[in-house]
Amino acid sequence: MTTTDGVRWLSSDELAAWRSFSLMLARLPAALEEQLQRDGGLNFVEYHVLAGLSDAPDRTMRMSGLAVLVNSELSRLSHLMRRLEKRGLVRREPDPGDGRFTNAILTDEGYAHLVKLAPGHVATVRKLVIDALDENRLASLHRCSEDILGAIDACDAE
Amino acid sequence: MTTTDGVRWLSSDELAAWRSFSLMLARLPAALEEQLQRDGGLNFVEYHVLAGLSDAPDRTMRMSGLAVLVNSELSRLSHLMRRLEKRGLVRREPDPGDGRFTNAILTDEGYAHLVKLAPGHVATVRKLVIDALDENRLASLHRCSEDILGAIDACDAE
DNA sequence: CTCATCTCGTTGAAACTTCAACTTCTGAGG
DNA sequence: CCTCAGAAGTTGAAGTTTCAACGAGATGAG
Repeated sequence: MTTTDGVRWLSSDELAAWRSFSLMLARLPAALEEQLQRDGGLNFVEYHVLAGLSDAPDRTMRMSGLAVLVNSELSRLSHLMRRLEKRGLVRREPDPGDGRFTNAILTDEGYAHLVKLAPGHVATVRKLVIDALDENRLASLHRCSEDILGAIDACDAE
Repeated sequence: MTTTDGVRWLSSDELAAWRSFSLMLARLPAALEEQLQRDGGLNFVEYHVLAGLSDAPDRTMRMSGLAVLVNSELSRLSHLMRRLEKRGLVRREPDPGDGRFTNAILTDEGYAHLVKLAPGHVATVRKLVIDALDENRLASLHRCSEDILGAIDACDAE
């Protein structure tokens, strides 16, 4: 299916699917952030930092582990944690056992903030995604996501 | 399916689907931008500005129309266009017929840049999305995207 | 005509992210 | 020991986006 210029351009079905998907890719994160920002003054990454810490033992994680969890670079996380720390939602201290590491810790205040925010966030995720699809399509979306993630990993591995 | 606290939390299937989808939502745009940035020094929005202009009559669109097309605010677009203008890829001039409007115009240089970049971008979209899914799943992804976009619109309309 | 108003677009400041140094700490090899 | 390589984090500067205020052109009512 190579065209004269050697490039496999998209068929009209493929193009329509890509357009729709790509618009959704831009709008859904914006819609989710809008709710988090409005109700809790947090963006998506900040919310997941708090959520990740709340699930961790002692509500504590290393910065580097947290960075992987929220899919973000260490530098960005460091700046972001400084802001959350200034708001009293988290706290940082060097790992007593190994001074190279920094432990990020969710404060009681941060936990309380998360607890206040979580129901609204889940409700938004339901409204915009989970309940917008029937069971089969959600399962299909799940597989699509896995396949795309697989393709990205394969691509990263060259 | 309301739990004791009145919140409909996610089932384990739903949670797994959401986790996977939400990771993809973060990684795919980063992967696409990585290619565009590397090969053409453009981010996703900038690429679509050039692509949108190249499809428009006279390679010209109003700023406000372009903003809707690339799903971005006018202010952001204005800053972005200033940078693209400085690189000679686009040009702006007030609409001769109605001075309230500004026309954004793709220069020959901008068009050439786009032509150079498009094949690689399409190849990446194919590799990461289109060809990573079979025909049925791509169709299903298309419908999922439409449904989610519909839910967002419904939500915006309160 | 002119005033009020509306939309379009720009601007500068603040907020956030990215990038490239740089510091600190540890563990390995001499 | 000593030092050297390497990973973890931080920092400041540069780049980008967001936010709120503003300016300029068109339109319609009086």
